[in-house]
Amino acid sequence: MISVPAAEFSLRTTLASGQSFRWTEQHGWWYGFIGPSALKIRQEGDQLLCHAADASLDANRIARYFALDLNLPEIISSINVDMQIHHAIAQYRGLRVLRQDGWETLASFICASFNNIKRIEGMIDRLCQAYGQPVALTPPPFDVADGGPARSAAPNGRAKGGGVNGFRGFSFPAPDTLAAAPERRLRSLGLGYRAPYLKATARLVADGTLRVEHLQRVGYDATKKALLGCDGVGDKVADCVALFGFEKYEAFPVDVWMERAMRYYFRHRKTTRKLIHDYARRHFGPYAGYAQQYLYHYMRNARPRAAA
DNA sequence: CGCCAGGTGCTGA
DNA sequence: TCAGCACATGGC
Repeated sequence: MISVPAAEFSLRTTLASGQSFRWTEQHGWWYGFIGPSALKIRQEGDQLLCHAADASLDANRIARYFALDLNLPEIISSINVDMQIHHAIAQYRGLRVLRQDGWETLASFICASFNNIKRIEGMIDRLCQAYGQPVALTPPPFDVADGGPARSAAPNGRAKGGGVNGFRGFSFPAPDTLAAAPERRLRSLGLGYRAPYLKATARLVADGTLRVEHLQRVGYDATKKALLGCDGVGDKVADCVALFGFEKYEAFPVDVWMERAMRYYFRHRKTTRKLIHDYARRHFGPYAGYAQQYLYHYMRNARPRAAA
């Protein structure tokens, strides 16, 4: 069991805020992956308690994934510049922007376009089952110990859909695997017209045309430009990938929820997504991406009916 | 059933 | 550069 200090942090809010698609909550534990490593984790006060199925997952990597090294109060005070964002922050304090795997984020948000979160999660789950690698979940503490309710053993070995408490341990598919997948098969997993986009982008990554590691080390403009060269990646998806996968905190993805949130600033002026994007980056500054994530979660949850 | 979803690519002005 | 349109699919 690994214990990680986590002040100014809400695990539940962070994992339920729509920036990641592979975490599931069962009986008080969150099951998911950090990079290639499966784990279950829960929060008690200012501590994260974690069981890893993989010895390479240590406290440092966990803290890094959840961005616990960043000074959240400082970030928040920098974006807390108007009443709407103020309400969002007040309600969801502790929300942090994850540092997810770049390739997984890119592939996931190609699937996310013009789609809803429930279906995105299903699509990615099926993608992992079909093309990922099974990950052992059986090191002692993972599925049994303290407080984790051990589920009755699967009836006959690897029952379909088996796993721990409904969590299926399959790694995210590698770029070359998806590049080699038949488009028909990807469509049969429910990807729809995104299937050829995903395949083409996987090819770019697999053959080295898009060097994902490199994007970690260059700035926002260069990252976004490179991402826009991928099939199925436009302004919004590129901003999501830059923000969630490559630590570009000035990125400000604009989707339908952000259009709704930004009516607050534009009143009845006519706007476009590009106008909203440029305005928001100036308005919120270098951590505009954090503001976006607070507003996104706020609009989707705190207001059953946003005024038109 | 009809509307909506973390939009993108293509086309024609 | 920008508006208008097709695109797959399932949740609600």
